[in-house]
Amino acid sequence: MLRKKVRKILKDAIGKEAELKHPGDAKFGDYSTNIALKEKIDAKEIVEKLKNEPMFEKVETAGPGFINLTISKQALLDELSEIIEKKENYGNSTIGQGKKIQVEFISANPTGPLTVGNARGGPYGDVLGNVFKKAGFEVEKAYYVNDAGQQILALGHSVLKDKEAKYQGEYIDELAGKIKERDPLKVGQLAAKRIINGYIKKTTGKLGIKYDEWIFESDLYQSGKVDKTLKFLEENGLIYEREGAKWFKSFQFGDERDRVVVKSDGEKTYLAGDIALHQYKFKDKKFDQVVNVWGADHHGDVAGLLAGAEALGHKGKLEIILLQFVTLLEKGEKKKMSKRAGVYVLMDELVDKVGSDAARWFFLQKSPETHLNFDIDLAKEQSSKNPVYYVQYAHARICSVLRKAGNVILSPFASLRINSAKDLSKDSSGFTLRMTNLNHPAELSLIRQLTKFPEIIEDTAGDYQVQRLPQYSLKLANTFHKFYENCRVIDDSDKKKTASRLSLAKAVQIVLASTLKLMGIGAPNKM
RNA sequence: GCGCCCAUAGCUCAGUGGAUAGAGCGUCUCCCUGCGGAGGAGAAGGCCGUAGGUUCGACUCCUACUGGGCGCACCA
Repeated sequence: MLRKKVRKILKDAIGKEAELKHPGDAKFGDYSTNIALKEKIDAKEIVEKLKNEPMFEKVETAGPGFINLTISKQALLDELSEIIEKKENYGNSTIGQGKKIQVEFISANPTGPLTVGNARGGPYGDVLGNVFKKAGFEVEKAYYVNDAGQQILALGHSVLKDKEAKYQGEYIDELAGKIKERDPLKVGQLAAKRIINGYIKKTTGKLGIKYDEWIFESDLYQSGKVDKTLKFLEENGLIYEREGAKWFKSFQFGDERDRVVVKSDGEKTYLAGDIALHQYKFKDKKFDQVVNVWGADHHGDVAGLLAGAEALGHKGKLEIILLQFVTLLEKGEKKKMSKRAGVYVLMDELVDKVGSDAARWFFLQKSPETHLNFDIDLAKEQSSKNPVYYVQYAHARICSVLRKAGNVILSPFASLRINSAKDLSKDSSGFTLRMTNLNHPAELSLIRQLTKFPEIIEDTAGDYQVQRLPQYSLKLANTFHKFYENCRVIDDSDKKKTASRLSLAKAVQIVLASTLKLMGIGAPNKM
């Protein structure tokens, strides 16, 4: 990883950690640092120290005290070789230090199929998990099923279509036809099971999401975990009674007020189950870190749960990411999504219409805290207009070139005779990459783009801004297309150049495919 | 009323203290006797919601305001 190497050089020279940025304009070099300003050191002194580093082609001061660094061509080519050697392992990081991390996402109530709104966390959480894995964490993905409480009763009534019915929709009719039971609670429990297995799992499966664990709230109750957790809190003096209810002292952990965990009628609240869930996550499953991805409508519950985790001795290990709401746009008009009013679009329908790749892309591209306007008309007509095809096209184009290169002999660089793209991916160690032929600005900027990939992984594993991935893949595809336009890859009269450019194309294929794989989006060989 | 989130090109959104604010779609003009034109080059389009403040430097941080979304249960 280039950035890491540059950081080390700077630290050895100055004795301080330096922040590195990619300047917006290429003329300012590959990295810039404001360390001279921050540490009040004369920038010229630092430049003097760095001048002879082989890593840099150019080191200069600029503006109000920046130091601009340009990576040498040799260092770029070394990095390129590394990509081809490491293949899909390029960009792997160890910052996770093998820590156990769980990402819990979607966790929509089992009272209906997934809508476009509550499925937003699907692609996001799934990809965040993938990034953690590549960054060196041991990752599990989980869905928490709230199959307890009065919503299940309400679901039962809905299926029975009696006066207390709350939910409506096609799925209710389907369930009504299949469930013979008459007791509302039992009907609700059976219906919830069917909704999870028949609807929700089907949709997450279509989206390519694989959960490691489905945790059922009802199991937490049956196994006594909820009672045990409450008892623990009680023994530690964190529970008191008022007006017949039991309250958890969340205020003393920073919540704006205390919260009820056992109602005056003896029923436990959602929070009681959720605190027990986190005792299970941290104590039983031994996660070092847990990230919960929630809808923004639950932000009022964040403080309560954080307090619960802290009370159990897991302070700082739980993070909650709130995804802002999805608003539907149809024919230019905004529609408020409401399950109860029957105004919603099912995720399943969307995936059927635009495909999993486009659906995932669409959700991933937006940052979590942005209110997502989902344009139904645009989604419907998304075909070649969708940016995801632009990226996939770049990949298919590379594959096409590599296929064609099957007739090109790569020697003198290759001891290996490459007959197909398959050979190239199978064994690239057979030829030495001496890419002295890569001089064209389009070639060099493409290599520069490739070297940013490991930074994307580490940065995203640190700040969860998953939209970096689609952004990056777009930029990389674009840089490749420019290279392709300017530099003919296969040239029978110049085998050296051909070998160099094929290697570069191969590296782009590797990184592009890695990025797409992280996003859970296909990397087609042909389109 | 209190709290959280958002406001950037015609539209959908990137950019989370640095140097001339970016992409896709839409509009307009060019580029195929050569590896995939689902591509490339270029143009037009912005007082980054408003007003203050902090800073050598603010789209970015702070305050107030305006407009929109979401919460404020012994529901989940």
